[in-house]
Amino acid sequence: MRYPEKETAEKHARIVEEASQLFRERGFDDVTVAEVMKKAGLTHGAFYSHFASKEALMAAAVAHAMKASVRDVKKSAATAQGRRAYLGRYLSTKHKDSLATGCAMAALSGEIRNEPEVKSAFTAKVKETIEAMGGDRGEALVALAAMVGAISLARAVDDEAFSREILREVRKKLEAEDVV
Amino acid sequence: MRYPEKETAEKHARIVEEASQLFRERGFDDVTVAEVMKKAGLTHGAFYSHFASKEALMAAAVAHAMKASVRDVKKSAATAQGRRAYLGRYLSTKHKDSLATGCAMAALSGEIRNEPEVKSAFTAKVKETIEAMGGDRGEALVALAAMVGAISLARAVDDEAFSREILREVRKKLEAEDVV
DNA sequence: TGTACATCAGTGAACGCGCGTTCACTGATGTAC
DNA sequence: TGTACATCAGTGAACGCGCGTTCACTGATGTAC
Repeated sequence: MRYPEKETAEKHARIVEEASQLFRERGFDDVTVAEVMKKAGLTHGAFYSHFASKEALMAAAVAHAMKASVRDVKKSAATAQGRRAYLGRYLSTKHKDSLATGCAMAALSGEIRNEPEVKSAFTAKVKETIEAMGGDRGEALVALAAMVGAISLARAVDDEAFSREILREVRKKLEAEDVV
Repeated sequence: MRYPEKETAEKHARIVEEASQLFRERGFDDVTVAEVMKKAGLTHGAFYSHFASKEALMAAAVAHAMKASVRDVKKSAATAQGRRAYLGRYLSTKHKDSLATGCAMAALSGEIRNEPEVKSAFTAKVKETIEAMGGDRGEALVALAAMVGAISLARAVDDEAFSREILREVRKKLEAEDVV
């Protein structure tokens, strides 16, 4: 049956949101279209009324996940205080343990291989993030690389103390550099 | 038929080597057992005479790939000259474009999720790398995070100039810090 | 040293399963008159 | 405003395919005597 336009748009948004969480949590390959649709409260057959393919969903999910992140960076980057707080949040054990809702760059950079749509969505958002960070562009790039690397390693490691050590050392270093 | 012990050991090593390259290049999920065996010059049925499961191969491949890397770090870390050269090699476009033979931490950190064997092999090798880097432990952790993050981002991005910019800035920064 | 036989890496067909995707069908919505 | 009908998101069964894994079988090797 036909559904009200508003409901359809809401369902579409729900699919993207659930997908962005599942993909960040378990990677593109381990998450099935059926699972995303179930979480969004629909059956898998309806998927192709919303997206042309799984790859299209991947691109939309990446863009969606990173949109929120860019917004957050932009809001925090204005003051030294804000930057310090953002750093603390990013390099926290809480963030490390929140894959589904955490930084998409850290969760998905290794998953992006030969899907042009996904890669291009990812690239655009990394650039937006760097610009949102403001300040010296070189310093921003270095900080971002260190942050993404730290969270990636901290997550891949099965020793909690070591994991915390990685986060702590990178946080200490980046805090020391944002001197006023 | 039965085969000479020496040949069997060589085949085993070949399987691990091919797997370590394929996994780094395309991730665990996209590479099939049959493909690895074919590259090693065997049929897929023989796989289970060498490994209990694909997961066991993943763990062996991670350990193998990182063994060479740890050796390289250890050799380079002794002198300021060696460290500088290593940095240049690691943060090069050549390394960025050599997924199959490049750093396993950068290629696979995002792929490691809930396989205990794999995670534990990975963790052991990250620790060995940090120790092989020598010098101040905190500085080593920060440098490793920045290097892994830089290569990961540089690879995920579809803009070559931007990609090179990331590598260049991180190299510049880390070189400036290893002052004598 | 020779002989008989158990071992076991390797082959290739087959199994079972889950995936992305397709399809015939449904029926309330939104539009044309 | 009321009526007739085309639209299209959603359902759930089905399709085709490729995967990890199993299995009966092979036959040179290595061992026991």
